[in-house]
Amino acid sequence: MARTQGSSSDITGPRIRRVAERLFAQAGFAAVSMRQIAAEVGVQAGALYNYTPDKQSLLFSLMERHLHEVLEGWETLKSTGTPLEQLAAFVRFHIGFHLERPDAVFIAYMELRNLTPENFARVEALRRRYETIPEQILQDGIDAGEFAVPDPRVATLAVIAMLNGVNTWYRPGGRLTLEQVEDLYLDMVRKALSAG
Amino acid sequence: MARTQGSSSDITGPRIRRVAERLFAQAGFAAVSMRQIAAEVGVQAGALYNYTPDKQSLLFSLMERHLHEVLEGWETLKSTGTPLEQLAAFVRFHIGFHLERPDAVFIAYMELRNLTPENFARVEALRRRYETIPEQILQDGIDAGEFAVPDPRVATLAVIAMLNGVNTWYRPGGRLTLEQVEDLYLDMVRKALSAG
DNA sequence: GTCTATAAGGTGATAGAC
DNA sequence: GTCTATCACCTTATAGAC
Repeated sequence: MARTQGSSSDITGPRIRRVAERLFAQAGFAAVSMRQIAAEVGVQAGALYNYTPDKQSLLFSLMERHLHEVLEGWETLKSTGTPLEQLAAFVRFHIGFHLERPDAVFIAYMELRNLTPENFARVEALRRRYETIPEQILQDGIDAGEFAVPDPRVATLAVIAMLNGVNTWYRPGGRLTLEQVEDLYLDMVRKALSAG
Repeated sequence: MARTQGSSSDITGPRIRRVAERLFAQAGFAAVSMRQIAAEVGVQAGALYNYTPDKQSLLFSLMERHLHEVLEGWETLKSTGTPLEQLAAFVRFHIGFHLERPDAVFIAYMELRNLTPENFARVEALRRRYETIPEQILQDGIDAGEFAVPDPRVATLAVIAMLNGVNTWYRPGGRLTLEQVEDLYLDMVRKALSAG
């Protein structure tokens, strides 16, 4: 019963976020003006400030939401099998989830330096929380004798870096299907972590 | 006999490049003004245009030089042993060279979108030339039966992405020496490419 | 080769009408 | 919630003196 007149805030807010995400990813946070965002949304620049206190907060909220979504995505999907099965689930989840959100992923990596120190710290905390997922799987696998790496922390970072690389080259409709890409990377990750 | 009076162009040019490289890496190309660069170099903004026709050319020349240096660096160092030995040499070269030039590496990755299409194509051509180095080593290793990967191109990209990741976390004086890091990554790369 | 001055235009953010 | 108008300032690049 609340709204008697169709408020466009339901639509303008999300539209601003989508447009900003696309433009920030394409040209970079610093290179995109509030006027540009407003123009693509279809409002005047001043109207944006009904939805964000400033440009910096808009960037931060895009990153924060993305990282929360990644964390929640894994929570709802994570398996409970052996370390090797969990590793497989994680590799497939990470590749698939990140390929579905190339702009958000790009921003979360490239625009860290445009965050205030405060916001940077909060984003980094979320990222580290995500990194503990594969790190724990690795550790469990080592404890179970399924994996053998001399430095689990470095191995975790190496695996994540490798998986993130998919976003730089994969395009749907190309030579490989998503499942084939997942298989290829899972194969390399499994071998890299194996006793060899 | 040419210069009778100490020209400062010998010093201002390189200084501009060094300052621009550092500032572009720290804040991003779009966020750094010519005035900022000039101020840190110790000249007025107008003087920069004696050394670069415009800001875009400055960015491009930084990237181009970096990529040429990487290619030349490998040329002078590459070994002629077995594929496994060549892989080891490449992994150590790549990690060491990139850790010595974090700003240039960062820019070469992050500022591609700020290049004109023409300049982008030239940078991409150089990058692809570099990628053929590990790709050829991989292919030789497969032919020799030392490596086994279903997709050499994807494996090459995966290896490069993994190695590039070092730059995001390694800091000299930390827990691990450069050689230890090289050993850790070489170990994972070798296993990832092995017959498993 | 460097300076000062300037052209021409874009920037984030705000005030107040509607 | 969106608009118009505006503030105070910054931007790249150039012209011409020295």
